[in-house]
Amino acid sequence: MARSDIPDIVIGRLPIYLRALTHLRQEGQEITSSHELGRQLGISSAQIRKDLSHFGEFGKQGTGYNIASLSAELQRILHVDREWKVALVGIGDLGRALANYGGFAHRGFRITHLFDRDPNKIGQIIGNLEILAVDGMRAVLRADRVEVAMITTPAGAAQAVADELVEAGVRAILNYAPIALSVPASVRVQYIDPVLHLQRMVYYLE
Amino acid sequence: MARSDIPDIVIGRLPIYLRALTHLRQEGQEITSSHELGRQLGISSAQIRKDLSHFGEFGKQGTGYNIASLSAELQRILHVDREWKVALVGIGDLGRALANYGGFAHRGFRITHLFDRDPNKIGQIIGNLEILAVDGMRAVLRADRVEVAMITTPAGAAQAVADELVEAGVRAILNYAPIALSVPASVRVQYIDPVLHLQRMVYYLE
DNA sequence: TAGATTGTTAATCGATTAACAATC
DNA sequence: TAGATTGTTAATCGATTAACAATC
Repeated sequence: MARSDIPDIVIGRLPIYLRALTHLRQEGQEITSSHELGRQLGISSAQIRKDLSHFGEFGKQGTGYNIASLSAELQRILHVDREWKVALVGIGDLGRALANYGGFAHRGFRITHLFDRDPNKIGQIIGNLEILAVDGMRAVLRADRVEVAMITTPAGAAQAVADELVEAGVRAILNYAPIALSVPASVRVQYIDPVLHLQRMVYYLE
Repeated sequence: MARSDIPDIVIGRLPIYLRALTHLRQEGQEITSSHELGRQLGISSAQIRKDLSHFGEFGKQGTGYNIASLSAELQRILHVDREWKVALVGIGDLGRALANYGGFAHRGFRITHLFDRDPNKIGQIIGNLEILAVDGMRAVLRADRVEVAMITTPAGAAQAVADELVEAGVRAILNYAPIALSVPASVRVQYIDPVLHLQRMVYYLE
């Protein structure tokens, strides 16, 4: 099946499967089944098998899936069998937390560039990275072929930053600013806004 | 239509509508239409009208929607026309960032409790809140009737924290630890894992 | 072999969209 | 009135699930 024919919603679940497989592996398990995975994730086993079937046959009847090899397949499919450079724009509290976050390693990403526009922050070091001026961002990201970025600026600055990122050749943006971005169709955007998640839950309370 | 009959996916979009309305309002606009909202959000106008129709009739033919009153309706529907107390467990970099984040105010939430298990952190003040020992968490949250919590501990501690929160009467958990939690069906859980979002995007790159 | 689980088909279920009467 | 937009219906589209032959 052609890559573009596969539903977005299926792609959205693959990283969840990959994460669950990684945990099982860390616990020393070598084999799993669609039923076990489904039970852990609250997803039907049929759905897991169907999702995987878009990409090939990875299991063995009567046995299930080899965790190591299914993980490798999913990493390859998702393009996280490499390390993507990631730019982080807006080094406030959240930006600092992400810059120090250990969870990117071994999952396909490494933060390689930090940008801010505050002259007091420019030149500071976080981890082993220097905070750079957002003014020169476009040239730097182009030169270093950075295609993935995260925006952790205030809402008011986010659209301008996104425009710059697009100009710099960035094609995937994870936006923490609580605002919908307008970008060309060729650029992917995902959003993280904790308040949206909280609001979705308290609807069901009371 | 009964509250429980409304699809989760519809509930999931209401906070997005509310956020967009808030922005329009901040720009001084008083009226909008399903077409304008849809254009901004990349959602069809029919879907917006259908979603809203689950809850009542909020628009005026030929005119559209009054932004202030539709916002008020959505706040009421989502139960964010009040201020929910929120406990934050795990005061690392991310916990600190969330504790200092200004984005909760006026959107239905206020962080009222901070917990950590590190004796060096307990007693520290962030903003106007003291970091409390996670040992006493259950009693404190019960006494203060806290029903919403965010987990920002390492993955290894998250399930135990979730169990404690459930015991304390918490019914909505936003989990930043990269692990699927197991909780009773009556407790809502949402997840934030930036790596999942990044993985969903780079699938489409190359 | 007996038991278990896959991959796939067909049926079911649910969500989205197009279209339009109603009406401001 | 003429133009615009809602709320709703029916049709379309797409996703999930149940079931099972294949087979390890």
